[in-house]
Amino acid sequence: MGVRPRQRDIAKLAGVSQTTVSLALNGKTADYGINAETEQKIMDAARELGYVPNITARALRGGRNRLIGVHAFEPLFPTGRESYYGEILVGIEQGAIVAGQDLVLFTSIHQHTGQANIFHEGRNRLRIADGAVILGFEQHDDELVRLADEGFRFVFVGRRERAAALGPYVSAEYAAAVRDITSRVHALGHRKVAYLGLRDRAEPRVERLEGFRTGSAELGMTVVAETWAGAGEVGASWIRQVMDGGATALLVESTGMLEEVAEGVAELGINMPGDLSVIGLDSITDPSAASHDWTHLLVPRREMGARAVELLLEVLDGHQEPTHHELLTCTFWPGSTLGAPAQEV
Amino acid sequence: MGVRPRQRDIAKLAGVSQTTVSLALNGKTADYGINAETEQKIMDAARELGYVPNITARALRGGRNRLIGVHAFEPLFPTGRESYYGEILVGIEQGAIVAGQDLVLFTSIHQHTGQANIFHEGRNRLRIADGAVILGFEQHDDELVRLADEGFRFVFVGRRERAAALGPYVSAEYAAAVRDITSRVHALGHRKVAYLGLRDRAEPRVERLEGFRTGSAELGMTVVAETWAGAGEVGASWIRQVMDGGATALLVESTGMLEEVAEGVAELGINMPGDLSVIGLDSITDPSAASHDWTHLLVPRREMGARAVELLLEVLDGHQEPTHHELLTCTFWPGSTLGAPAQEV
DNA sequence: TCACCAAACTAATTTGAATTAGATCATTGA
DNA sequence: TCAATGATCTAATTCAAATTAGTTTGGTGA
Repeated sequence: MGVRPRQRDIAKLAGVSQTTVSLALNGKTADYGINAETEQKIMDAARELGYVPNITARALRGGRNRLIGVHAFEPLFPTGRESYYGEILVGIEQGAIVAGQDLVLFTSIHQHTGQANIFHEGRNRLRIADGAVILGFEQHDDELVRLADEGFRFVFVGRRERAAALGPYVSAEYAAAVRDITSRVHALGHRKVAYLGLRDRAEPRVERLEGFRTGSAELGMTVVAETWAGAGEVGASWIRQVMDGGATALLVESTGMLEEVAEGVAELGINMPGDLSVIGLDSITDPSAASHDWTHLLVPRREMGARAVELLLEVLDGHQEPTHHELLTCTFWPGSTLGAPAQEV
Repeated sequence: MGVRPRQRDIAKLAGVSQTTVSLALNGKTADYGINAETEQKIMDAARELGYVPNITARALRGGRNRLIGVHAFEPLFPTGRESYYGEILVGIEQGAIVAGQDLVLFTSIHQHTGQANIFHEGRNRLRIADGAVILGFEQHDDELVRLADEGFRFVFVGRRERAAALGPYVSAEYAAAVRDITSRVHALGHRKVAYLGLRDRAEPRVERLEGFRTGSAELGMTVVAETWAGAGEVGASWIRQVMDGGATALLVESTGMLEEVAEGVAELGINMPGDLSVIGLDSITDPSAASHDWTHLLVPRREMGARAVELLLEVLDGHQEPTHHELLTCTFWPGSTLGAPAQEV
């Protein structure tokens, strides 16, 4: 009592060798012609002793740890109100659960810079995992190149241009989705639109803008304004301005900004969507906290995380090219802030 | 290139034995009289090859990996709106960063039951980590006993009664904090109070209730109602009822319920805190999303997580008794929903 | 009666790092 | 001059399981 039983303990109890125990426990009796009676003795002994394989020994022999690294070059759980990675992490966890893998969160933060370097103090911390899912916008291409050179496999969540050759990535069809939205807006009769983006231009935002520009150009819609703002910078006056410019629809990149727009709209006494249609271009994490049933895009972050885990395992098993990448489809949420413009312009 | 270097590769490059490499890498050169020059050669070779220890081999041998396990017997990132573990995980991550440890999130879920068993399919996956922080309310005492028997160390976040002998726990002083609140309520002149709890009675809730009962009994306050409800079950009629019963103050266990109360209060046109004081007994994760500046308790979840990591390391170093436990103090947030009752009863 | 074959098993090795028990060599004291 | 000592390093073993390369035994065919 107190000491875990080993295969050798089972072997002793069943009167066979450790080899036979291993074969029986792994269902290879047929391949090696182990007697059914012997097998039964072994199984009984294993049950009696409460045998549990030592995953560590198994992993040592097999070369895999069943550990998937998750790295973001920054803290995964920010101290701020909402975690950017939240939904993606949920997906990664679900993917790991399904695949029977555990997750390693690398916390090794460079105290001075506040950034996490993979190669810290000459050591590659990530290598304790079989492979890794890399999140975030930070590029650190040099480190990733070095990792890939060493034979370490990883996949990205989010589009990668420069690092695309190093490993697969999973992203979302932002451009196509935003283009689809512009055509919906056009179909309802809107001809003049405005676009409100975040000044901080990370990858997915560039793609959204591309979709917007392509769509509005193709459909011959007038772009009244393309504004880049930070939090708290957009108010009633800006809305007044774009509406004076004739805009009847407004595309808003971030969910936080949607609520700022809502305040401005309320202040101006504007009817939504009668006077102005407003469409969000990102997911709304907590719809119950939203002021409106916004018409918006649903970015499949959870699916992206789960798919990234699957992809990583495929790469590790040699079933997938490291240059492969996938774009998941965004869903359109009709909501109630998009409608036909009050009067045709 | 492409293959992960082993100690033996370093040994070959430096012209020494694998033993010497192991000694040098583990800083035991002084104990075994390894030449400083030889040590330097080994360190250089290790850096050149990009050596990273194989944690599996190390774990098999019984060494430490600077890995802390996190396990909850259920998904850590729930699919629901708010993560119960969120703040605790933030604390654990911070604690790990400070201590230079990485985290392994053990995801092992039993597909059929939806619950995580440590000994799922015979694998004790936790063993890759040096020890673990166990979260959640699920008890699974049998598995924990078995783990402890095997010499695996862990600490709990949240009070444990039955499993208290297995490892230390970190919890919060819920009872004392709620008792303190009842005395504040009493001091303001309230004599009749009501308590609104979640029907789902997990550990911390029991303690809150205990604090409430002790406090109100000592102070001679009348308990108008002690109601256990689920989400969406409390409305204006219930509030009307307790106020008709003379209650001038209402203690509410969960933050979600606070907002339900807010709606009922608005519906009835009740003045808060003039007609009714309302006090929350849990943290409010996102104050900007709250309808009021609620008077409430701040549960130090982040500190609990960080302290749990510290405690685990102390236990692993043999500097702490496995039977030790700690209760962290909750903070009182004055807010603006607690005041003197309108008229003395 | 003996070579041959399959059935039923086992000894030995492997995995990577840590540790125990030596080994080698030069130097020192008597 | 020879044992004793210390400095430096290594061979061998250990951890638990999986796998490779056999070994033993009994039976069959010629």
